[in-house]
Amino acid sequence: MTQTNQIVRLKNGRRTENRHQNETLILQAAEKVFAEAGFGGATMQLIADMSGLPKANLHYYFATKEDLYRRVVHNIFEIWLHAADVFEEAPGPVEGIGAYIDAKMEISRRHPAGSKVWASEVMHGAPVIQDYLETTLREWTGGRAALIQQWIDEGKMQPVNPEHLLYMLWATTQHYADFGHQIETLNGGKPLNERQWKEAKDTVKQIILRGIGAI
Amino acid sequence: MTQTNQIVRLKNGRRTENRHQNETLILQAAEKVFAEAGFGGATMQLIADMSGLPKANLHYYFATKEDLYRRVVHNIFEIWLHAADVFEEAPGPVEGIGAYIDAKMEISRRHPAGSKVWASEVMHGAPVIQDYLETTLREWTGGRAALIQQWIDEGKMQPVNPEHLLYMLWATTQHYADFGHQIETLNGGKPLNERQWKEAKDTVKQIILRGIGAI
DNA sequence: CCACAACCTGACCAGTCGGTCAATAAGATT
DNA sequence: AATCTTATTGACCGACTGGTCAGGTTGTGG
Repeated sequence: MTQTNQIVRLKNGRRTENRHQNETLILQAAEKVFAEAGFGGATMQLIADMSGLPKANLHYYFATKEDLYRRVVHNIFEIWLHAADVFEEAPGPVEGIGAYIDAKMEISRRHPAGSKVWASEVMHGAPVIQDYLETTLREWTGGRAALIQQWIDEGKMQPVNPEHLLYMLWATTQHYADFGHQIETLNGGKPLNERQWKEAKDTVKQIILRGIGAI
Repeated sequence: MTQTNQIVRLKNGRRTENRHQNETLILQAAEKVFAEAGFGGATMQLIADMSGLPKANLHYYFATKEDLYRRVVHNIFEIWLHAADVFEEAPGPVEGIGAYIDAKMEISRRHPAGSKVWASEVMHGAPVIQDYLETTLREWTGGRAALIQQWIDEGKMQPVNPEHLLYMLWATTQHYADFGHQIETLNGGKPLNERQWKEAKDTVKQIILRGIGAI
């Protein structure tokens, strides 16, 4: 697969490079627009303007608005999944959950638009990613819940419902992306600075890790 | 004011009663549609159909779509504010924060559409409620943060950043409304039952109250 | 250098949107 | 009963939407 791609890229380099570049450009613009306006409020013209390409060109790369949206949501989902690998390797909740909180907070900081698109999609009943929820996410959740239960059984933390703990982790970390505007307003209209982000991370980790009796 | 309203209602009872009834009907339908489709995705026709009134009638009671939306958001905001009165009267964090979590979880359960509309509004940069955020919510947050700081000073809980604690409370409780669909899917496609809601509440309260060293 | 395929885009279209309005009905006031 | 205000609604409109397409451009392989 990688080899095939490389061969193709060698054979007609300009073409594939340009295609990849344009797709990325469109996807980045789309993510922003979908996050700011929602699927219904977003327009192809707006995405076109933001990416600096004519609207018809968007339809050359992505057949429909929904196709484009689907790709945006899919990309986010991938980022989220891989960001949680820290969980498996950890010897216990302090390292595992601690690192997971750090990772998710970092995503909220660096990728707020993606988080908003995901939130919006789920809030509207997950019309295009329902299958992901029922397969990949369900498996992922089950696996992590089992690991948490194992930590409980090993006496590494107090007994708590693993699912609801996971929901707390998602809710708390994603809140800094999804409700970033509200937090910014309450912070005097200014985005959290380096020190405040660290304090946010530390507060969340402290409360949760102490809350589950891991520290 | 109340007297005036009563006099008016006495004078032309049918009129005001019918007006009030229709407005409520429209607002309820609008809340649902805005929650399910977002502001951009919602249509006046959809709201009209759901409320059983012709579209032109909606525009008789609410001049524009934005006016209607503004009223919906405003109503939600009022509910949220009053739901937090328990905070003030409490002698300490266990009662205050515990009751606040209970109240907010109950709102998430009984009023999920409202929570979603609020979330959507904030995620899109709060175009119509920015003034609320800057005035009422900022004051509210400042007051509660001061109260939490007082509890810390009195040794009733461990020192934590009060603002970030409040964000955690909002995030965690509202998650059960805003991401209700995701939770439902992970719960085998079924809404949380009575027992599961109680477990959710208890888990959240336990982790947070132990996390801040109040129990 | 030629032929072919991939790429680009201005102009266009049918459908839908929020909103208007004139005509009519119904309740309140005298 | 007459008059006036408020409420109701089908029909309509300009603006804008997602999407199409013909015709031109550009890169690529032979």
